[in-house]
Amino acid sequence: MVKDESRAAPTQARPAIGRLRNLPSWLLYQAARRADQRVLQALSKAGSSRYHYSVLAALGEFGPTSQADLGRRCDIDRSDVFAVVNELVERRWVERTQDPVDRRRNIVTITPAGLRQSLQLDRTLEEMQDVLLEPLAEREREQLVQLLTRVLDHNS
Amino acid sequence: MVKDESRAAPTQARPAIGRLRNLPSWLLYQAARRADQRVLQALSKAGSSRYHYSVLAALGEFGPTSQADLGRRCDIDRSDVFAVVNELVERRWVERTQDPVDRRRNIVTITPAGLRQSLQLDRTLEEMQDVLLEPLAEREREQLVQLLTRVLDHNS
DNA sequence: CGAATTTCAGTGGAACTGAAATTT
DNA sequence: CAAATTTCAGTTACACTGAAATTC
Repeated sequence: MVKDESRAAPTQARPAIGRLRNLPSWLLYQAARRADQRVLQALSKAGSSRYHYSVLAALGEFGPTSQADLGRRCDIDRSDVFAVVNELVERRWVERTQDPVDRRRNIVTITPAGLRQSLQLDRTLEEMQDVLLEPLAEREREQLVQLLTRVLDHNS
Repeated sequence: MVKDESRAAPTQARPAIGRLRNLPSWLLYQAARRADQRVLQALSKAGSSRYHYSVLAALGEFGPTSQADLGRRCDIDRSDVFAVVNELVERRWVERTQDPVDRRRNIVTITPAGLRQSLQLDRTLEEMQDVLLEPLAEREREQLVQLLTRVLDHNS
């Protein structure tokens, strides 16, 4: 034998399983896992979660709206929207008021402090993208965004 | 007012929050989420989990090895490897024996039935990639794999 | 009536943590 | 002694489910 590979393969720092590393779904899964670690760390330093970020971003972009609508826009489950709005209210980043014309609904409105937080999270995440995508040239980052967008749209 | 946007923005089928849809980390997260739904559904139809798939693939590629080594190769936590090997033993897809030369270790060996299962999962996932990546041309799929690989390697 | 919305309690799987026991 | 390995009992964030109460 060239090398004793009959038992107990040697330990390796980076796993490199051929079949997996050629599988797009596996690469997506692993890349997203690493990205998530960075995202969640960055957001938690700013005292927020991923849900916080997307709900605040939606409110900033579309203005006051109901919880159900926030759920659809952010693709967050209704009951998670409820919980997240509770947290945002506690932090004074949004206000929740009953809709006078449709009393089933809560209208969620972003506060000035919430807007500041939202912009802060934007900056934090923007910096993070650079770390995440460091090995890619600008042109390649655009390609990646374009490819992911098409995959996402096709599977939504 | 041109349109009444002062309250309760209209419901939309597909969320389209500008800032999020231009954020690579968000696109990764969402694309991976959709891919995961397909992957997990495909695997569960074959009675397996994602962990099953990667552990069996590692054993098929590298031969019998310890649980700790499987964890490193597949990037799975040691305690999850333990649980997954239990499940694979139950299904008779692997065997667990004590290493005679290092009695701390278990040597995990894939069985013929495990090998068959592994190949079956390969085929199932291979078909799934086509559904997942349907809108992309062959050339673009290669680009995506290449870009994701570089991002993954840089963040590992 | 049916449909939409909010609220609440709870489930399930994935990833991880801390620590004990054993062996090298 | 320090380090590696296995085992076990938890925790946490996330996504989701089912159902009640209210209102349209």
